Amino acid sequence: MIDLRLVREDPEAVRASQRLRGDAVEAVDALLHADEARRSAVSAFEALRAEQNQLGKLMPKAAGDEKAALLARTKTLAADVKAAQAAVTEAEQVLRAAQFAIANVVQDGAPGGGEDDYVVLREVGTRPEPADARDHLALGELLGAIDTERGAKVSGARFYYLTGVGALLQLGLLQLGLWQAVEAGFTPVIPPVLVKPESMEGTGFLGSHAAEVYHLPADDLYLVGTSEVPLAAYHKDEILALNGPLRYAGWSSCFRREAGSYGKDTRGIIRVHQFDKVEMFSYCPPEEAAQEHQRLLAWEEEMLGKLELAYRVIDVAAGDLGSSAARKFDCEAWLPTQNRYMEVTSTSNCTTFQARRLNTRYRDADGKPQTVATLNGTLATTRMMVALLEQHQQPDGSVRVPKALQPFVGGRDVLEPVKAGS
RNA sequence: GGAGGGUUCGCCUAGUGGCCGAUGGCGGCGGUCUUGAAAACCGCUAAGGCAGCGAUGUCUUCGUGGGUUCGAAUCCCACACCCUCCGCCA
Repeated sequence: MIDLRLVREDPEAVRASQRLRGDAVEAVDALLHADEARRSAVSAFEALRAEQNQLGKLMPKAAGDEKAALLARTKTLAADVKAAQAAVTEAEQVLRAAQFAIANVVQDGAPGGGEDDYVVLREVGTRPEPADARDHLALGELLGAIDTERGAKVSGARFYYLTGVGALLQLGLLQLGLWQAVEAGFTPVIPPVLVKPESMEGTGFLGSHAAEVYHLPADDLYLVGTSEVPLAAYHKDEILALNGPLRYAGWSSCFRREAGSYGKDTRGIIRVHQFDKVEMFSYCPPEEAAQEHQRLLAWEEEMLGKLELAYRVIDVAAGDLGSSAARKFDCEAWLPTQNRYMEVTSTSNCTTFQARRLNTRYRDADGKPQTVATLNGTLATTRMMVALLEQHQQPDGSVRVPKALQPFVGGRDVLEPVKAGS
C-alpha cells in the first residue's frame, strides 16, 4: 500500500515511478482526488459529531422545556451524523481502492521498461559446457532421483517424485541454506503453509497473483506460494522493538497453480506446482532497507558460490517488479542444455509498502511508531537442483557434489547412476 | 458434528445506557531516598485520522459488521476467532 503522505508531498515522484513501470499515471491524480474527498467528508462528519457530543453532555442535566428542545435538536442531528458517517465510509472505500491501484515507488537506479529490459550486473564463475550434455531430467532419471511420470500419474502435470539421491539432494540443499542463515543470525522458522484470506491479501498476493494461488473453499484457506506470506503476516498489527534488522529464514513447501504458463518449461522440474524453499525475510528501518537488500543478495551469492554454480545477477526492470517491490535482483544460474540462464533466486526490497497494509511498525529513535521496511530473498530452492545436476554432470552421467554440500548428503562426493529396471 | 464459556490500552483485570478513552495490578520509563543497589514512595506509560508553524484542539477505536437510542464497552442481531466438555478420527 502506497504511502499517502508521499503522494501528497511529492506526487511527481510517484508519477515518475508509474511511468517507469509502464503503469497509469492518472492513477496518481485519482488518488489525490480521493484523498481530498475523504478529508472533507471527515471534517464534515467531525463537526457534526462534536456538536452531538456537546449536546449529549447537557442532556442528563436538562429538564422540562429545555430538555424537550434539546431532544428535538439532537434528533435531527442524529440523522445528519449518520448520513455524514456513511459518506466518510464511502469516501474511505474509494480512497483505499485508489491506493491499491498504485504499485510501490521504484527505487532510484532501477532500470525502466519490461521483462526484457533487465540490466546484467555481473557474471560469476565459468559456464561449464559439457560435451553431449544431458538435461536435468535425463540426469535425474539416470540417478533415480526424479520421477515425473509417476508424478503425473498420481497428481497430474507439473508434479514429480524426488526419490533416492534426489530426496537426499533436496534436503541437503535446503539444510545447507538454512544453516548458512542460522550462522548469519537468522531465526529459522517452519511456518504454516495454509493461511487465512486476510494473510494472503495483506501480503499482496491476491492482487495480480490471484490466479496463481491455490484456494481451499471448504475452509476458506489458501496454500502459500512462498513462505514470504506467513513470515510477513507473522508480525501483522504489531509494533516491533527493533534493534537492527530482524531476520527470519523460513522453510516451507510452496504451491503455485502456474496458471497462464501452459507450454512453458514443461519438461522436468523447472516449473512445478509444488516445491520446497528456504526464504530469507527481514524487517528493518526504511533507511537501512537498501543496505539490507545488498546483504540479502550477498547471502544468496554466497550460497550459489558454495554450490559452485556459474550464474549472473540481474537488476530487474521496473515493469517486471511486482507491485510490492521497489527493487529486485535475481540470480540466474547457467543451464548448459538450454544455453540460457534460469532464475534460481530473487530478492526484493518492499520498503514500507508491504508492511503498511499489514500494519507492522517499529519504534524509531524518538519512540514513535513508524512503518517498517520488509525484504525477502531466496536462499535455497528445489529449482537449484536443476542447475546443480546440469552444471556438475560428468560424461558417464554421474554428478559431482560440491564440497560444501557433501556433509548434507551423507558425505557423498559423486552421485552415481543407478541400474536400470528399478 | 453437538453443548457451553470467552474476546477491554504490552500482560492480567474492573466495568449492565450519559459521571467511561475507559478501573486496578504487573511490566516499562522518569524521579525522591541511598556511597551504589534493593525496598518504599511519587509521577508518566495505547494507536490512529483531521486542523494548526507550534502549544494545542477535535474525532475515531473496548473482536468484526449491522441495529435500537438524543446518547452504547454496556441492550439486540449476524459473523469471526479462542477456550472447555462430548462425539468421531489419527
